[in-house]
Amino acid sequence: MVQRPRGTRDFLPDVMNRRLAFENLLENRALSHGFKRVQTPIFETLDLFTAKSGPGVVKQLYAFQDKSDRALTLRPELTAPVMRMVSEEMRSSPKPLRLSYFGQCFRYEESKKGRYREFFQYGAELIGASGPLAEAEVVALAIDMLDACGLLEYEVRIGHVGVLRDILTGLGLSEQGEPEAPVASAMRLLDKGDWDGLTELFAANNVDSSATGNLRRLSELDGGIETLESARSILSTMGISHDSLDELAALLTALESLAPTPPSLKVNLCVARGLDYYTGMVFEVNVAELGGEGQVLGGGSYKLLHLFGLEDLDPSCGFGLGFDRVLLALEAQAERAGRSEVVPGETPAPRTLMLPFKVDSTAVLGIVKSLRDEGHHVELDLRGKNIGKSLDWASKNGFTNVVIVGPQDIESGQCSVKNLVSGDQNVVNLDSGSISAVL
RNA sequence: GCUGUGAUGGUGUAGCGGUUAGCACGGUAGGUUGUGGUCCUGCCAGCCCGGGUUCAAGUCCCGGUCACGGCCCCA
Repeated sequence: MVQRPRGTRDFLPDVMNRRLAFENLLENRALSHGFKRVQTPIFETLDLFTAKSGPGVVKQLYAFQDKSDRALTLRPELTAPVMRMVSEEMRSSPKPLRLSYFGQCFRYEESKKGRYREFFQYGAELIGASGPLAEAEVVALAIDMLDACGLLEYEVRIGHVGVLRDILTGLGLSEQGEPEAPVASAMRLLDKGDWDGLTELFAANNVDSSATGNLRRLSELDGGIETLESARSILSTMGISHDSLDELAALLTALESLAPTPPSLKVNLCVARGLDYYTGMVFEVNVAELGGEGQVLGGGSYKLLHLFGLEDLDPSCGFGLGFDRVLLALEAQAERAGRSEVVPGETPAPRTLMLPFKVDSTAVLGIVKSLRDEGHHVELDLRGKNIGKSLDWASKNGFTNVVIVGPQDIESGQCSVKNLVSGDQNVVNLDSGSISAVL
């Protein structure tokens, strides 16, 4: 038996219906915030991603040579391709750009629930504007999307890598180094809360270990915008600038007006996002019930366009939304709540079966076309069974109405329109207008 | 990269060395030549793959594949 490759999925009609509803919902929110959809190729040259993330990423890529020995790869994410597209084709477009995208990405890693080798990302990038207001616009779109799809109990964590970076370089840690800069190592350890690891790192780099106390107090701040006051006093005792905190405060204030209030929003100055190209605000969203793979969205302000000779547009701000994971969370929450509709608006439109019975089907084809043109969802019966079986079949297959046209109907110029949900039946003239009126 | 659990028709399952591999749902054809969701009958369809142990393997052993978990990672 031929099987699907590991980590890939087929989407059957019912699932696809839900995914389309979800995508449309996200698309509508993006448009309402002025973000316009773009699309880039499924594969790109390999160096696009090694330039962004270093040579180490290759082992996680579906990389290959084409027939002319070009080094290519299936895309593992969409931010770099969009940046490439902007540098290649949108240099002279008026800025700022608000772009959104949706598509599959590929990573060669172990597949699990919520983690596939082919997965789908919806994202948005705001290019050519920076600062707290631009960041607030991006975060507001992210929260608006999650709110619109009905997700519950998610936690938004917002931080600013500038704070930690200022502290760590102030302590004398270097931003250069192989295989990983000490500053980056320290941020990763702080993100994980690995204090032993951090103490070791400080010792290895001759950093005064007393700094860990202040870092710990900083990491233990728990709450929203009000925790910034405590953060300020900690930074003051360390002699670190308040600039990053001021930016964060402005962003959070703007966000309160721009976005729906999320179930939980926490300032977390240790969010590092595992990425060294983030330069300012960073944020991520987690859903606890997904367990280990619970991050459903992540983004922030980053510098990437300098890689394409567009340093004047840095930094940009954006986020990626894990389409599959949000859907999993919505499905879990819908099941827990006993709700049949998982994605708002996924319930399909009513469907009608045109059932010619012992008559030549060609007599009703024109009516089928007219009903479709009027916007009804109509299927022509192709089985040719008796009425009992046909109604049974129609009912099992989710039709709401059946138009029955038999020999007597043709003679009298009428037909029966039966509603399968209520059982009501109407005899109307055999024309699309009359039928349409009772559907 | 490390590690744990599992795999029987399309779906959900029973079988725990010898059975024509059972059941339910499903699909399909009828019972019913103009009225469904009930009922009855026939049919369709399965032991993940490859080795091994054994007189005999769905069942035991080894390897692979796939799925689901826990670490690592997550651009």
